[in-house]
Amino acid sequence: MPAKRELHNPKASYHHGDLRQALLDAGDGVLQEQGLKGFTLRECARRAGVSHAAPKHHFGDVTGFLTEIAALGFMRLSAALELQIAGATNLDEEFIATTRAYVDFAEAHPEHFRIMFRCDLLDDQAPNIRQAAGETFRLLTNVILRQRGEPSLSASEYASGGEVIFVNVIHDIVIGWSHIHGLAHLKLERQLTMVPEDMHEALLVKASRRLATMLRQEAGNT
Amino acid sequence: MPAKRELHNPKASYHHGDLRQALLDAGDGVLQEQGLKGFTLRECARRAGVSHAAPKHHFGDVTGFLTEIAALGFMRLSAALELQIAGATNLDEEFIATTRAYVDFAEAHPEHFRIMFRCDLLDDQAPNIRQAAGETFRLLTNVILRQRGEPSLSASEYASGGEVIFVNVIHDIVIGWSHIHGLAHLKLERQLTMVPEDMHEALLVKASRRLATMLRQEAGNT
DNA sequence: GGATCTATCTTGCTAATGTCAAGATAAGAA
DNA sequence: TTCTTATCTTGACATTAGCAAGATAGATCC
Repeated sequence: MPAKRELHNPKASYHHGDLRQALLDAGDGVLQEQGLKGFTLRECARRAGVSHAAPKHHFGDVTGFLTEIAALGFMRLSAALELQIAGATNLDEEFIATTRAYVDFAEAHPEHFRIMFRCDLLDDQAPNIRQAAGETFRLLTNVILRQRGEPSLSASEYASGGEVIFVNVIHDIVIGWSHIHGLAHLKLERQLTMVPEDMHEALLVKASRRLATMLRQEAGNT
Repeated sequence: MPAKRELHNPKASYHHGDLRQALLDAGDGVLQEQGLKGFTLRECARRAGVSHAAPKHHFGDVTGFLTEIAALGFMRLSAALELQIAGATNLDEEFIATTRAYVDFAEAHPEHFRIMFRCDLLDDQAPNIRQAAGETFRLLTNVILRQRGEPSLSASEYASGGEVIFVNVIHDIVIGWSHIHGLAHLKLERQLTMVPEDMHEALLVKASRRLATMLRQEAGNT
């Protein structure tokens, strides 16, 4: 809630108080209700009760706005992943729960998910989204590392010198993330319709368990 | 080439001859040069040398146009996959080449690839795109089936009763496609930047070989 | 307290878009 | 030839992003 003003009759107040957050909330609502098609700066401004050019001062242009929305999406995804990871009691369960959390996030926030992975719509070099996406990737990396029996990386370890570990396991990390992300994306974009909807959960479990089993095995030659 | 008219001076001819194809070609060009942002019906009409409302008669609205573009994308992807599959001489090579073809397609035609998997922009129930996407999926399915030593499905077998086979192997099919698609999508959307660009090819080979090895193994319990 | 500064927000404008409706043109059928 | 139909144009409307110039008010300094 804005600390200063809740409503905004045309003459309620010139200065909103927390317009930035109000616009982000409005953007969330528009995305959920109308999707990316209905998502316009002007519509968000209308919902926040301000004039059409007000967002400019806070986000620059639509790219800046979407970048912010996407960064928030990564933070939420990280939170969802952390929750599921923390609740797992064995390696199989952890990998399956991670996959499920990722897939569920895509289903629950389809438009956010799409925006998060549309680098042509974003300024994907902006510090906030790089940081947020990096944290998501760190969580997923740690899931894979644990499958392999290797120590997890703290945020600072990851930020500083994770590459040292990466070179030996990067292919497994990529296998794991590709599996999780590919499944989520294909499901979201309705490419798995040959499988009845009520079998999707079982499919996710079976596929993820099989992959986790593989990740725990040593890679063969080369 | 339009059979009837090549140019379109303002008074060249009222009836274009093959405007539908000319618009699709124009759309291809716009997507390649300016991306989805610059892709507008009016711009495509300009390139084809017709008035701004001409596309309506052929595609209805922008959704219909994009659906057509996406269907063509699936056909091209299928062609690229078939080419690589035909050239492979062993199972490892076939799976790796399939992955590479899919990833290369996404890199070579990023905007087409994005549109193909944006069901919110398309009429994904239209027969032409369903057929085209189905053929791509059939090719990928067969790649997996061969890894498992099972017979491939012809187009007619796939169309009629592929489900009979699916129930036993669907999880491996989904694992395979998720791997290929996830890798392509993450790479396209610049989520693999922690890996130096010149290592991407080696990464693709190593990851795909590892996955193919797994696909050839019998799944364990459950 | 009062003057000034600066961030914030509004108003008004331009160029562009998708879509619609009505009309013009041509190609083929009758 | 005349009628019919598919194809394309013209003109209009509502909407958008982005810019520029101005209005407002909170903060800072004297």
